[in-house]
Amino acid sequence: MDEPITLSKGTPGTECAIAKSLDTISNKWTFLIVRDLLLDGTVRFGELQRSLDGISAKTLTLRLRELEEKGIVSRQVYPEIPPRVEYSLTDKGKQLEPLFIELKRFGMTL
Amino acid sequence: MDEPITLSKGTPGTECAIAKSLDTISNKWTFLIVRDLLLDGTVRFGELQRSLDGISAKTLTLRLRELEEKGIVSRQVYPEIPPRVEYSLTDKGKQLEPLFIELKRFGMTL
DNA sequence: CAGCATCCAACGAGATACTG
DNA sequence: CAGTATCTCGTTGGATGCTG
Repeated sequence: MDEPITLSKGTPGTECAIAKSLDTISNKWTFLIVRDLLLDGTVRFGELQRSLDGISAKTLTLRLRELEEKGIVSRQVYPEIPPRVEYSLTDKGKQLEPLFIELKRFGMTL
Repeated sequence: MDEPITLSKGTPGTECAIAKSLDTISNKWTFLIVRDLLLDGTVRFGELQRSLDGISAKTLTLRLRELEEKGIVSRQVYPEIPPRVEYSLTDKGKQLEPLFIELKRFGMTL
């Protein structure tokens, strides 16, 4: 597995790697949620919502649950009044950082 | 511009770089179309459609037109019978390659 | 505060039929 | 061959109101 990573579609097993990435994060809000978590580490629901500017609570909840299921995000509930819930990236989620660097690099060339 | 690229949302002007990338390619088929063009260089409409397996002609046309407008893809029409149209990436489009390498790398960890 | 339930609008995309 | 036109459908997401 030390071979350089190149694009390809022929090799069985690796041919859908890109598709798998896409299934995980190819959603407008999902990208931005992960970016915020990369930048800020641990964030409360409300902070996330304000930071994302425009997202509805429903959508944010849905995307976070999805990311949780996929093991990208972890959810920590504090049984307090008023309730507090904090989100952060799992180790798997943190592996997305290089992808975001590239995403930003390309965006800056536009 | 030699400074290392890091994620950030504070810096005005660069704060939406990721969002701009996403506006450009955050679509299920768009990603896969660009990947095919990266791999195959110059491709005809029909080849692209067969290669993408499942995309309808309508959707393929729409996405290609979109990419053309954004300067990612160039379209070359040969006035022949039967008609031949070839698509390839522009220089700007080719700058997407590192992003796809990362996309694949991450997908392989899943 | 952090949600869930409901309703509704917009968009992406498939199927099908047709054309230069 | 490389589209275009039309219809339909499923999903995404915003708005609003309610709750522990």
